[in-house]
Amino acid sequence: MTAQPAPARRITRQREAVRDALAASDEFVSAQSLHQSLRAEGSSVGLATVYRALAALAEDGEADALQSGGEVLYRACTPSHHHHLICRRCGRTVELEAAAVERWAGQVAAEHGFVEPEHVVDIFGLCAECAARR
Amino acid sequence: MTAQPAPARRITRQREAVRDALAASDEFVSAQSLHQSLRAEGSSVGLATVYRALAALAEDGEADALQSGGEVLYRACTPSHHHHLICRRCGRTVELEAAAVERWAGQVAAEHGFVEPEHVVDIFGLCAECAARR
DNA sequence: GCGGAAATTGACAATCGTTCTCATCCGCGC
DNA sequence: GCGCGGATGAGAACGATTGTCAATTTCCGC
Repeated sequence: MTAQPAPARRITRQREAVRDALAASDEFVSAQSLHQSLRAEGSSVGLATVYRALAALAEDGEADALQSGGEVLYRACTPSHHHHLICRRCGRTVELEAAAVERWAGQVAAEHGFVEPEHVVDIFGLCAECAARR
Repeated sequence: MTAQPAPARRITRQREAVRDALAASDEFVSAQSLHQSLRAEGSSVGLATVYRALAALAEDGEADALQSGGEVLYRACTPSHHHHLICRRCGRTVELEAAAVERWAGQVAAEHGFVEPEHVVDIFGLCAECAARR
């Protein structure tokens, strides 16, 4: 296998705190702001640790990550593959299933001789509320 | 209108150099590497200027930008809306048309009450050559 | 062809998100 | 309870990008 030596992940107070904080928000948040939230509610967690915990969650498929405005945002997510519809104003996010898109991506990749296709599919827009508030 | 005072874009040796250098490459490149290429071939262009030129090109729709590995990559592109199929190994890129995906994105956004939808759709994989070279 | 207002440039400092270092701490299997 | 190796945290280090500002260059009308 190409599997790494399996880092053997441990359960610590800090990691649980990060996981909980992430689960408590239903929108994408940055490592920085998550760190501040934790600090604000008394949890003493180092910034570096928040980064490491988020990276670990993303790697384990427990969180989605996306780059926006020069920083990486995270959000707790369902384990199955999916995409997002995100309000670019308030950050509200809807998870999307899109079998048709999956199929299309795989097919297009194959047509051009590409293998091991992965894809990034996200839709940004203004949610109804934010649009009304104009 | 909410239109800005229109900065009135000018044609300069540096901007042309950046545009040419970008057009000379058929894969995504970073501002940093583009700057080095220009320097290597004798063009004296400041790094900040390369950043500004690339940002201007992207804004004018003459270049596509995508974030990868903490940096922003640029590539000259056709003026019409399109997506990409990118080799994650060598960077070779294929531009894709995908009317069906456009329609899907607009429809899904509408279903959830979102307006002004924009979407990011890119496929990463290993091109035939890179896959064979294993 | 000239003059001048305004955009542009470039060298460098400043930001800012993220990663690294390393000594200390602690989860977990025995 | 003991000990190994992963985890933590404070701060330094890093690297991409942006801001600053005086000097330069473009382009407009005349």
